[in-house]
Amino acid sequence: MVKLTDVARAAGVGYGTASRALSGKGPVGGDARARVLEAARELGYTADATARALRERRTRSVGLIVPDMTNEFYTASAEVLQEVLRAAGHHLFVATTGNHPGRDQEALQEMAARRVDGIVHVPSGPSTAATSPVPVVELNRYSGRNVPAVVSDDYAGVKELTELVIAAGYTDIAAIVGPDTYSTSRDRLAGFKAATEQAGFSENAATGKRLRIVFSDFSAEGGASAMQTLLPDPPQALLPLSSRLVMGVLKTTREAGIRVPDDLSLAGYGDPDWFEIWGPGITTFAPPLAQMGAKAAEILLDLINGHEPTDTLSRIPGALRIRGTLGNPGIS
Amino acid sequence: MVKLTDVARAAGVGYGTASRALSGKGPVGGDARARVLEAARELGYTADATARALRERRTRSVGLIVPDMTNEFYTASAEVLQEVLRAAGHHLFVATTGNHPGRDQEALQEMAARRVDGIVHVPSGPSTAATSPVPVVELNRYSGRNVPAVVSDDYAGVKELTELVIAAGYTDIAAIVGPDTYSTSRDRLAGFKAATEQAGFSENAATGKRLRIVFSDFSAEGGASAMQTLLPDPPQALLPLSSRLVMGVLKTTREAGIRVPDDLSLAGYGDPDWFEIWGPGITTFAPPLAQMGAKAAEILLDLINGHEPTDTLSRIPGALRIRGTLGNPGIS
DNA sequence: CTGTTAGCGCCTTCAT
DNA sequence: ATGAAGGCGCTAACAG
Repeated sequence: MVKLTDVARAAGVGYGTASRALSGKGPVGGDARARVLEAARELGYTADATARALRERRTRSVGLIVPDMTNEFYTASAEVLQEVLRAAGHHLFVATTGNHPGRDQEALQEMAARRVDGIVHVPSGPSTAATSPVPVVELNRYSGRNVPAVVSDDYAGVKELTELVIAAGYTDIAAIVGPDTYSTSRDRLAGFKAATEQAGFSENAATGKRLRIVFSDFSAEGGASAMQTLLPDPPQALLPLSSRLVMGVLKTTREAGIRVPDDLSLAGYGDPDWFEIWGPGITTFAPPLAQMGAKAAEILLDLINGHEPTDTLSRIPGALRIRGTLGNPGIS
Repeated sequence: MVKLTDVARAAGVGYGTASRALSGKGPVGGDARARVLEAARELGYTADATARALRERRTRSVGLIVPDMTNEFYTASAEVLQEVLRAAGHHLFVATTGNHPGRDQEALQEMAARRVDGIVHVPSGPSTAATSPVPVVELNRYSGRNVPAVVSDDYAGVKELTELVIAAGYTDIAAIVGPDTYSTSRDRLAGFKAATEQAGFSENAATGKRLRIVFSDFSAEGGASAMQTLLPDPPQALLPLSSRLVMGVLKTTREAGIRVPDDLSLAGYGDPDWFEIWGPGITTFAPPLAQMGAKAAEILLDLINGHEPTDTLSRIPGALRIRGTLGNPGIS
């Protein structure tokens, strides 16, 4: 591997001069500069980032910790996060936790050991209390630690989505939500409850407006079995509040021969691309994943540059996508 | 940041002793070892990976270069790749190229500058000629460089898939394939051609067995407009040879009111989870993405450990998933 | 403007 | 078994 001294020697200049010429910082004679650049190009020199990191005490890299690289819910944010960071000269270290909370801590430490300049963290669970020596911003979920977080405004979004369902005239509505150890589950559930209760729905059907809530884990399997439990007495309209839950529900309705929306109305959460082409199109609340990624990157860059965090929780509004699965209550 | 000298001082031992105690390499008194470990724990010491990398001339990190983090086709491999690598003590540096070939080179250099121990590369295009100073294995696509590559056996898979379509009795078949700058496009197309030609299909319908091929870029938009061009004279059966192309085709059929499989039979490529629940289920060839990721990781680890590459191109067989979109030619 | 030099934190011989 | 010291490649501060 060719190093700085090689370049300096080839250019016939001193060590430091070569360094200054390459970095552009510090004075250097136009003549010497040219010779150094030439020599560097000739020899195919690229500065050793590990040495530079040691010396400069920064790596120009940031850590990204996500539960799972295959979930569009995370990668859609990660993609633009990566773009913004790259534009600022930072590169990405990625670790996945498989939603196994113990591995959050592990990943955090690993990143710290590698001296990343900052970390974007999608927490796997509730507060993994440890404080990090490098700036952290949480994405998608907030753990309760006192760090900036960027999330979708799920409360507002799901509330609005639920209001849409209610406005369509359904009087027997159920939601499937993830474990309440996740902030996302709690926010979405709160939005659902706010809308239904405000419209006079309650868990005991006394008012004639029935509302049900089924808890499940955040997987397709979870959604499928949650739907199973509803099979004996299905609601008119169902809100599986994550795209994986939607997937699971559709597996079950499919097997059970339940037609959506003819037999069961559906409103979902998230907006993976297939929502648009499934059946009549899935009506859903789409969180602003790209914006969230960009915002998280910007906040982290600020933190890295020494700015103090201004607001610790950014809720970014998403958008309703009204398609066909809500159907028309008419006959029912 | 607490460093080794701090630990040594706190433990009342010398610098080197502390290092040996922590690393477990080299002799150290049981007594001293205990004190060092204790002190390290107490102070929350973690070795500086940048310093260690400089000294040891390896980073225990590997680079992953992919076109796009949001495409299941890459992330499904990446996920298990990451697991295998992690188990071997390596962590992942990720760069995306957006399928923009210039950025492959950029990413390769960046990774080399960071002194990763190895690189897994999903090439954006044809041979980006440069030779890398670190071991590289290509994944999903092969660029033509003389480096080991791990790919799905698309030729065999698509051939088999096409034979299935032919066996169903269709006599007017079309395929939509990506740009032939990609090895994947070429392999899939070759499989399609092999099966059709062997069965007596040709591009001029003289034999009564008609075959058509439409080129497109690898996006949903590409698939949609390719389908548009077929609209005036649709085939009986269509094979969009990538999952994004399938997505695009379905957008167009949906808008045009074409029913699948009643009006048009379909056999796809890839197996994102929604293929199973779309309509009657999408019949498809599923490449072994997880195995490919694992295999790539294993080959890279071998390379890193100094083994010479044994075979330079591993084609791993995938599996047919027979579902409902192929329909029944009967009436047509 | 340029060459020389002192570390960044760690691992690893080399004496002791 | 332990302490001391050199050096990985680089940047920045200093002297010329």
